[in-house]
Amino acid sequence: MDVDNSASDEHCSPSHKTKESEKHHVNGINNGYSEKHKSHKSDHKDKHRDKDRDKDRDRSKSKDYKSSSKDKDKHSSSKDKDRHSSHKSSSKDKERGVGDRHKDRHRDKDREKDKEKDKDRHRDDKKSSSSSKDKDHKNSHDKEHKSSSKDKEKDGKDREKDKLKDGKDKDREKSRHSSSKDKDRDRHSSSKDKHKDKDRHHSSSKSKDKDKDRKDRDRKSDKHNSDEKKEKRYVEDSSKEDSVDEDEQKLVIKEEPESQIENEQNASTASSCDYNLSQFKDEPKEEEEEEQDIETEGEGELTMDVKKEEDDSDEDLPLAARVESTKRKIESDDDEDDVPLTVRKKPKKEKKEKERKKRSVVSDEDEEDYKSAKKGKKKKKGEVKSEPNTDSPKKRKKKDAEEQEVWKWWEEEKRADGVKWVFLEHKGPVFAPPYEPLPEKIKFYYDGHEMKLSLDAEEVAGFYAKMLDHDYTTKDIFNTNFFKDWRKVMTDKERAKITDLKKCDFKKMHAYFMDIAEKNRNRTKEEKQALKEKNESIQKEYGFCTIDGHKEKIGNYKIEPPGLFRGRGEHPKMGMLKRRVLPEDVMINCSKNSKIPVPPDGHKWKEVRHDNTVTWLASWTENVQNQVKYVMLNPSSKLKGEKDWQKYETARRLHKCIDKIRREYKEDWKSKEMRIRQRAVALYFIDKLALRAGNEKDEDQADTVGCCSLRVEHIELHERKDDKEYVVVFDFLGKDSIRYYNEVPVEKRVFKNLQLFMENKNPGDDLFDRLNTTIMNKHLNELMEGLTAKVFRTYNASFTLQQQLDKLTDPNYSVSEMILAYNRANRAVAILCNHQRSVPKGHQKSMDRLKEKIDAKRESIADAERQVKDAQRDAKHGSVKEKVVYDKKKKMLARLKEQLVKLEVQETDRDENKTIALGTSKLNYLDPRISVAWCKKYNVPIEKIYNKTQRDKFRWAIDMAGPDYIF
DNA sequence: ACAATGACTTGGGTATACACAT
DNA sequence: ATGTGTATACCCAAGTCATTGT
Repeated sequence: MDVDNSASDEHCSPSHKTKESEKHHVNGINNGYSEKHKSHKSDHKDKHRDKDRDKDRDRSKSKDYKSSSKDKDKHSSSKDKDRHSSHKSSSKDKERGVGDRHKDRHRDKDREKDKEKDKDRHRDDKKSSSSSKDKDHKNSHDKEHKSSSKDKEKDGKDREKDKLKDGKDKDREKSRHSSSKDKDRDRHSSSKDKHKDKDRHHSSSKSKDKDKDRKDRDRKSDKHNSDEKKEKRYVEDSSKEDSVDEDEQKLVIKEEPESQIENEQNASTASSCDYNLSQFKDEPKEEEEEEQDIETEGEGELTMDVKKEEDDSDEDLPLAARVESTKRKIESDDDEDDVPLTVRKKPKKEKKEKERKKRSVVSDEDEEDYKSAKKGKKKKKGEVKSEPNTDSPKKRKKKDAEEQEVWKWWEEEKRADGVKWVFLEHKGPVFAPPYEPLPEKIKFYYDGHEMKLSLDAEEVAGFYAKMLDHDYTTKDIFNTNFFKDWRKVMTDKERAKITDLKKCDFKKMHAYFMDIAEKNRNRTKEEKQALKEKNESIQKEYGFCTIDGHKEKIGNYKIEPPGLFRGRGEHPKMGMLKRRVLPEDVMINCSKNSKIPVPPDGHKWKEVRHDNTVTWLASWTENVQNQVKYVMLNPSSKLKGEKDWQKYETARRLHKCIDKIRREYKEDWKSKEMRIRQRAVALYFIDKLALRAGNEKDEDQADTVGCCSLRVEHIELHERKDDKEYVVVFDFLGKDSIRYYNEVPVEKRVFKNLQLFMENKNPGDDLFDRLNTTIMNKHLNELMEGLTAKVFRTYNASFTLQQQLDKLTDPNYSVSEMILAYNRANRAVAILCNHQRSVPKGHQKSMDRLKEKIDAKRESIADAERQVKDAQRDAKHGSVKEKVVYDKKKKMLARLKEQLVKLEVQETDRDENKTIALGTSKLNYLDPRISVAWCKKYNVPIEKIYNKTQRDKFRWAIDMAGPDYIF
C-alpha cells in the first residue's frame, strides 16, 4: 500500500472532491449563494418563531413588557409580529442578567417550559405539524434555487423525495397525536431553539437536573409503546451486548424512577436510538456478509501489519514514506524538534504549580539575565551597524533595518517548560479616542420633534445612525437589542419619552457621519501624510514590546472602541451595546522588573500581573458575550511563530501514523458499542472532509455546528444519487454561519451506520448522541500524543497542497503559469476547508473588462502577425535595416502573445477564485515550508507567493526549508 | 463529572492603501 | 495625474481545546 495513493484516493482527495465541490461552488455559490444560504437559515428560524409567539402570548399575561407591547402596535404586518415575538424572547434572556443566566439557565428554563408546555401543547401540535410541512416545502424550494439549470433533473428527484417525506411527516404526526406524552417530541420537531435548551446536551453529559431526568423518563415511556418489540429483542440480546449497552437496556426496560436516578449517567445517555444496535443485529444477513467481507479484508491488512512492524517498529510506514522520513532527517533537524515539542507538553501539569511558586524567584534572576542580554545584543547590533558596508548608503540603510529586526529564534534551543517569556516590557494598550459630541446643528428627532440627547445617549444613537444603511438595522433582533441597551444609557427623562425605535429619526445624524466619512476619503495628500505619521508614531510607541531581549511587534495594541455588537449569522445578541473599555477594566501582564505601563491620567489598571506562562500583554472582559479579550503579539513574533511551527510538526507526526489511525477507525465502524461506532464515523468525516470538531454551543450564540454537533437535519442519505452509491448530503451552517454543502459518496458501512444513528430520531436530535469533542479528543490523544480534531484539518490541508503542487507543476512553466498552478493547489485546499467569501462586488464588471482586454489583445496580435509577415517579405530581399525591422516586429509579436497568455491566466485565476477565499488556508493551514520549498525548487520568487506580511510571519519557514523539504 | 473559564487559533467582512490603466 | 479596481491591513467575532472550579 502506498501512502500517497491511499491518502489521495480515499481521503479528502481534492482531485475528485475538488471537482465535486467546484461543481457545487460554480452552480451554487455563483447564483447568490450566500443570500440563499442566509434565507435558508432564516426560514429555519421562522419555523420556530410561531411557537415563540405562542409562548410569549402566555407570558405577557403575567408580565408587562412595556416597550414590546407598544412595539406590537406599530408592527402592522403579520410577518413583523412573528419577528417581534422572537426578539422578545431574547430580550427576556437579557433581563435576567448575564451572570444569572449562566447558572440558572437550564433549571429555570426547564421549569418555565414545563409549565408552559401544558398550556401550549395543543397549539404547538398544530403549529408544529404545519411548520414541519412548511419546512419540507421550503427545503425543496431552497434546493430549487440552489441548484443551477444543470441540476434540473436532480431537482425533480428531490421534489419527489420531498413529497415522500411529506407523507412520512404526516404519519409521524398521527402517531404523535395518538401518544399521550408527546412534549419532547414536539419540542424536537417544532422548535429547534427549545430543543437546544437541554436536549442538545449530549447524552453523555450527565446532568443532575431533576427536570431533565423526568423528561428523559417521559421520553422513554413514549418510546416504550411504539418500540416495545425492539426492547424485547433487547432483553434477548442483552447477554451478548457489552456492559454499557446492557446497562442501557435495563434502563429502558425498567421504569422505576429510583433506579433511573441511581443510574443517572445511563439515564441521560439512553436516548432515542438506544435500541438501534440490537435492532441492527436483527438484520444479520447483509451484515454478516459484510462482516465477512471486511474480515477477509482485515486479514489482508493484518498480514501487512506484520510486515510493517517487522521493518519499522514504532511507525508503520510504507517504503515510500520511510524514504521521505529519512530525507527529512537528513535535510533538517525536524525530527529532533519533535522531541522538545513533546517533552514540553508532558511536564505541564506537574510543573505548573511549581512554576507558580518558583516563578517569582527564578524569573527575577532570569529577567536580570535577559536584561543584560538585551544590552549585550544591543551593543552587538551597534557593532554590526558600524561595520563598514560596501553597499551603497541607501541599500545599507535598508539592509540594516531588516537585519536588525531578524531574530532567528528558530535556531535557538526551545524551552521545554510552559514558560513563554522571561522578560516582557511594553507600554500598555491604546484606548479608543473619547466621544466627540455632535455639532449643535446636527439633530435627532423623535416622533417628528427635535430632541437634544444627553451625551451618552447621543453616542449610542450615533452607533446606530452610522449603521443605518447596513443590513443589520433591518433585523428585528438587532433593533430590539439595540433599543434595549440604548434605553439603559438614557437619562430617566429620555427613557420616559423615547419608547419606540420606529419613531426615532437618525437621518440627520446618519447624513452627518456619511459626510465625515466622505471628507475623510477626500483628504488631501498632506493630510493623509500627517495622519500616517501620527499613526506611525503611536505605533512606534505602543506597537512594540520588548520580550527576552528582542523588540517585537504587537498584534492589536489598540483596544476595541465601543459600538454595537455585530454577531454573525442569526446571532441572538446582535445590536447589543459594546461598552467603552476603561483602564479600570484592563489587566496588564509584564515582567516584575520591567517599566510597568502607566495608565492614562486619572485612571488605574484593574490589575498588573506577572504571569510568564501566558503570552498576552493586556486583557479585558468584553461585556456582550462576557469573554476575555487579549492584546497579543503579531504573527511575526517568536511566540506565535514557534507555536505555528509546532502545529505543523504535530501534523507531520500525524502523517506518520495516519494509516494506522484510518485502519483503526474503519475497524471501529463494526464495533459493538454505539459510542465507538459514532466516534469512528465522526472521525472519518473529520479526516475525509476536514470538518471542524464541533463543540457544544450555548443558545445565546448563533446556531452553527461542526462534526460532533451535527444534527439529523444536517445530513441526508441517498442510496443512489447521480450515478453514485451511498451518498451523504451535508448541508449545515458551520463557523461564522458559513454554509457547508457537500455531496459525498461514502463506504457502505458508513452509510449503514448513519442510518442506524438516525433511526428514530427527530431532525433536531444529535446525529452523534454518544459523542462530543471532549470524548473525541481524548480518544485522539490516546492514538497520538498531541493529536486533536483540528490537527486533521491542518494535516489534510498541507498534505493536499503538497500533492497538488506535485501534480500541477510543470518545470517548464513560466512564472505566471507557476503562480496559477500554486493558486490552484491553494484553491483545492480552500475548497476542502470550505473557506468561502462573498463574490466581490463588481466582479462581473471586472471580468467583462478583462475579456474586452483580451479581445483587444487578440486583435493586436492578429495585426502584429500581419505586420510580421509583411516585414518578413520585405526582409527577404531587403537590406539589413529591413531585417532589423522584421526582428523587432517578431519580438513585439512574442511580447504580445506573452501578454495575452498572462491575461488569460489572470482571467481563469480570478474567475475560479471569486467565491473561494485563499487567505485563510494560506495563513493557517498550509505548512509554509511546502510553499517555500516549491518556490526554491522551481525558482519562483517567494514574493509572488507571500506578500510582505506573510513573509514576516513565515520567516522561519523561508529560512529553514530547502527545495527538498517534504511535509 | 461537568460546566465555566481562559488562552489561543481561525475566519470573513470592510476600510484603506496601493497598483495599474487611462 | 487621475480614477478605478484589487490586494492588504485591520477588525473583531467565532471557533478549538485545555484547565479550573465547584
